Amino acid sequence: MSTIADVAARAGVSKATASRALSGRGYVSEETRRRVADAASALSYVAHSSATSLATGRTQTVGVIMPAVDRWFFSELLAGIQEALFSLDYELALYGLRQGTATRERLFDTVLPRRRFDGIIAVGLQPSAHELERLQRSGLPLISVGPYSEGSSAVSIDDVAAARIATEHLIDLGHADIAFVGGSFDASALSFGDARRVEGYREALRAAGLADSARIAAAPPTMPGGYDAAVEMLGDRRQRPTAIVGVCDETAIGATIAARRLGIAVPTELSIVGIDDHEHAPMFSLTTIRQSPREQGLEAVRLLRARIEHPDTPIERVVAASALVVRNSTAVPRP
Amino acid sequence: MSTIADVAARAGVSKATASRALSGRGYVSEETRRRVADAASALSYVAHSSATSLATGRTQTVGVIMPAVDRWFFSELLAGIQEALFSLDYELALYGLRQGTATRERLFDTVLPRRRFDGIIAVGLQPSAHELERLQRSGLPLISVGPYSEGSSAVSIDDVAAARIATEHLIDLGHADIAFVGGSFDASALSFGDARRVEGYREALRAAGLADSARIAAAPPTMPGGYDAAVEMLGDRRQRPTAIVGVCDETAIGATIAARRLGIAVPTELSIVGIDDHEHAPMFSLTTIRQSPREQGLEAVRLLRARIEHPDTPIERVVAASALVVRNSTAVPRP
DNA sequence: ATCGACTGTGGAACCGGTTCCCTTCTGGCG
DNA sequence: CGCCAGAAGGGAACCGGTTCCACAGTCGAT
Repeated sequence: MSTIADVAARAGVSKATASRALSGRGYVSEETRRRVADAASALSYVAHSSATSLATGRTQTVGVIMPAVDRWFFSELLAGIQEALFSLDYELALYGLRQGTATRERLFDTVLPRRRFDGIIAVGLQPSAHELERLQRSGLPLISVGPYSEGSSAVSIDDVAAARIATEHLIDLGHADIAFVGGSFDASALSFGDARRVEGYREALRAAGLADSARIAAAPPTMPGGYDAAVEMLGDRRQRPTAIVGVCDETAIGATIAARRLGIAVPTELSIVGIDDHEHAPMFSLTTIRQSPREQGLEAVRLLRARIEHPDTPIERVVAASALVVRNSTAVPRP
Repeated sequence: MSTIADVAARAGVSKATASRALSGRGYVSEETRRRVADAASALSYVAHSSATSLATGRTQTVGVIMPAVDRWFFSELLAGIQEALFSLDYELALYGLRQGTATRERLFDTVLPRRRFDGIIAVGLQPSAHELERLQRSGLPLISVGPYSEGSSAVSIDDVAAARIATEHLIDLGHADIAFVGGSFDASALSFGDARRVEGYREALRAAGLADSARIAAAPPTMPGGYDAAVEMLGDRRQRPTAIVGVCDETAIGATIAARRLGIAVPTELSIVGIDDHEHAPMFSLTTIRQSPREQGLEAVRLLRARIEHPDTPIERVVAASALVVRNSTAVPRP
């Protein structure tokens, strides 16, 4: 592996000049620049990243912290972030944050201060006071993705609005008995965003004077979760709602499958609406609220980059658009 | 941010001693070690990673190359890799390899030679000659995950065997008209592993003297892909097979949903078997061949670590076990 | 002709660690 | 008592880049 000294020697110049020629900073004659470039490619020289980082103080690396990587929203988001970073020639250092304080602690106390990154994208993070202090102290530009953010730029959808719009769509169709699937017995177990979706559902009902009819079934935000909860809820024909709002599409799809199993026709006997516009939503003709995690990933990188290059960029909160996509899982209720 | 010089000064020793005290290498008295440790924690000193890398030549980072991050197999695998690396205190640098030679080229020509990692885990990669040469030249320990590997340690399942076992299960039940969903018109478009699954299917039929009844429907390895292909295949009642092997569970689940839509009872009228044991398989009572991508991730890290620490560790190919999991989507065919 | 501004280049310091090598000191053994 | 091994620690080189500063040469303006 060749070093810049080798390149300089081969081109007959000093290290300083070679460095300037390759980086394009400072005065170098065209002739010299060419010679250095030739030497570099002849030796297939590539700068050693640690040396560059040490000298410049920039790592060209972004740390990405995620609670999980194997759920649709997160993996889509990650794909977007990855793509954007790669095209800007930034490296992506990934940290999963499976529950458990031990990993969290190590991450915040020893990994972050190693000065390995130029910035951080934190997804769905609700940092403790201690963690927040650590983040501040590191002085790194931070972008939050998801509803929680404190003193940092952020990108998210408006979860309250998404759920409200979904619920209003059903109300507009004439439904009065609308259940929500994907709440939780234990509110603290709910992710921040999911909790806000419950709120949006309640808001819509309240505005329509239907507050008393609110029904929330606990379920994890997964397809099996939605399936199980729906089977239970739809089992009793007397108690059956005419419409269901799923906390996310996966839940809504689970409910759709449950309905089919139970012989309940969607949308004639039961309307179902989800939130996310998951890649499987079209297959189930699911009416839903579209959000694009991939786009949010691109946006997060855009914000981060601005703050890395101009640290005094003002804090900004980007609320991604969410639109109602009407497919064929919702209809006027049967009289 | 404090440096080791600060720590040394505070402890009243030289940089050299401070370094030895913190790393535990070389002779340092217990008394001195304590003083240095105290100074370090008082200053909340954490070593600068670029400086350490430059000095030691080790980056404590592993590069992970994946064709996609938003498919079940890959994201599960990634989760496993991430977990294992974090617990060994390695960083994980992620590279997506969305099709397109431009990104590939840049990855192999300029990112790899930057000497940013101590090792590489390449998933589902079928490197070109040029790329292979680049990989060799980098001299980095390499672990392949997936069926392709050349001169590197690897972990994978035996895709041929998995498909063979799945098909044999149907044959044993008495099926003679078994279709395969998830092949491709264009064999080169198929991933290496998927191509081998087609092979396993053919092998089983051949062994049972059913080679002539082979039927392969092209479909992308996704739930909608399986759904569409199955709708087409099952539409014509005359041509309907009695059993289906899906190239993966997602495909098989898509087929299951299609069958339900068409009013075909599973398993009484149609048996379906998948490969993977996807997290949704239990929900559909899908009989399948289990493989655990997460485990494969852990295993890959184990292999890589061995090669990083002992570069002369012999090359090893680990074939992860795959077991038939019988649920309720397969049965004896109706007479 | 003189001055200043600008171009082009090299030497050396620097980033923050690790490690080689040398010196000093201590204690055990012949 | 002398010698030697091993413990303890410091100085300096080194990893591979970038950048500050000094210096020389060119050129246009005064």
